Amino acid sequence: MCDVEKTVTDKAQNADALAPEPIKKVRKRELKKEEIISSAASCFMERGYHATSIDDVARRLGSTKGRIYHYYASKTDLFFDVHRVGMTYLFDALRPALSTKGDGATVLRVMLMAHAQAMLEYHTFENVVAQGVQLHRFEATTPDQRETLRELISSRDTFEKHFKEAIAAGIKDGTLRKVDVSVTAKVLLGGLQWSIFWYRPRDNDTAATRKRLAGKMVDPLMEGVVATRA
Amino acid sequence: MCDVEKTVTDKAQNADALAPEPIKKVRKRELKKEEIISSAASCFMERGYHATSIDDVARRLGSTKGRIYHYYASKTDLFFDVHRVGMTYLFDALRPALSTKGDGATVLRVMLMAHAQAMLEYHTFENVVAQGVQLHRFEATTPDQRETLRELISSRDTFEKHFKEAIAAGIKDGTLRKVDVSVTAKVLLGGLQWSIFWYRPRDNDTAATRKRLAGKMVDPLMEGVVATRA
DNA sequence: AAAAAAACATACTACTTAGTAGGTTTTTTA
DNA sequence: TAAAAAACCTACTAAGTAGTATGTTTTTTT
Repeated sequence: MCDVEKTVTDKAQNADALAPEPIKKVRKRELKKEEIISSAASCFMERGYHATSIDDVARRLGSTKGRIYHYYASKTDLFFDVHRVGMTYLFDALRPALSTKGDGATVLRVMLMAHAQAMLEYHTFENVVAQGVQLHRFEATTPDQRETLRELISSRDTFEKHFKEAIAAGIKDGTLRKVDVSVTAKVLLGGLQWSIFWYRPRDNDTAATRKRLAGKMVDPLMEGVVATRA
Repeated sequence: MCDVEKTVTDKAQNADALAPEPIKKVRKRELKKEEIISSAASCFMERGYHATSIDDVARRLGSTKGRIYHYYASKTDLFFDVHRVGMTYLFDALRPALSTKGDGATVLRVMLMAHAQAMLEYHTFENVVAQGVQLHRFEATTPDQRETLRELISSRDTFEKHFKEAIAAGIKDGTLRKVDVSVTAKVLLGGLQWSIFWYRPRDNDTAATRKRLAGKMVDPLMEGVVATRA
């Protein structure tokens, strides 16, 4: 990520006539990195970050270590990129939900549904993101890595903040019960995110089946399990 | 665990006059093992199973590897014992709740409260238990280890089953909504168990503070977040 | 008190693995 | 088309780690 952006900046500063060329080049490099990221995500999910060797990732790519170290300086940097992509998926899924029109309860429901579906669809990456939470005390050696780690943590905080705000808004407009905002946000998100432990996609899984499952997950969180005594 | 039980059995077969003696001896050995288990749990929680070396565990004990390998044949066996203790804590906490008198909703609430409090109190061990879920494809080499792994997985399934049954009973007696039993069980438990990622005990934490926090966690799960439109 | 066993510590081995150095092939640029 | 850069591969190093073999001290048994 950092390399890519720097390359773009440098070329932009030169401001040559050839604008599309370097972009195309950068995009090509990005695609190559995405292959590596994808393989790494699968390996990290299956065996865990520490149990996965760079050789494992390379083997899955059908190549050798050399290819990976051509694009990434360290295993840590590769993990960070997997994590970053995972968070990007979550934010991309949440964004439309955030601009939903309606009362607090409606907005929160749409947000939870979007998040649940994203967790299922990108469960490989989100599994790795969860590992990143545990690897809080990461062996981030270089200043660059420490900065990246800070960004990742900040990114997760921002994500959670959206849900806290939605819950607070719902309480304010009276469409949500007066729950503890912070704890409830963690519990709701936890309920959905725990799916990384039990959800494994089936061959016949589609967006529709994931949406149905997401509905079954979100329903008890929104409505509760207690029957309303009318 | 296996060693201990076998020792007991052997002595019992001898059926000597001295019954209390070997029991005392076994208990002493158990206490020593518990020290190791406790250190291992802390290390596994902080850095993760794979990132933790046996030397790390020994260092925390103020000893060397020799001590650990005197009691455990392998790192895997040590992990299994930590996991087993973690599950024991959960079952011990849940047992009284299971025999609660009352309708389905009441029983489920008591169960969730008990589980939430146990998750908070033994969060170190439960963190390791969660790692065990991920390490599903464990490098269980010996037949003995494979058997133990099977038991651990079975143990987790049994635990979840109790909640599924409670939910089903609540639906049957009309005190719970007609939710998807299986998915709801996973979501509710996930909401509580996700606390391993965010809960860290404070110095002034007591059983009372944990109970209050557990209440804030269980409330939105039982009652939902949506305000009832009377 | 002598013998036996338990509870360790020390020092070592065999193996894995992150990262590197340098070479080779392919692609791009000039 | 020649040169330069990008995209790899191969072979290696240094460091860490699970597990073992053996010795030593402490405790328990007889």
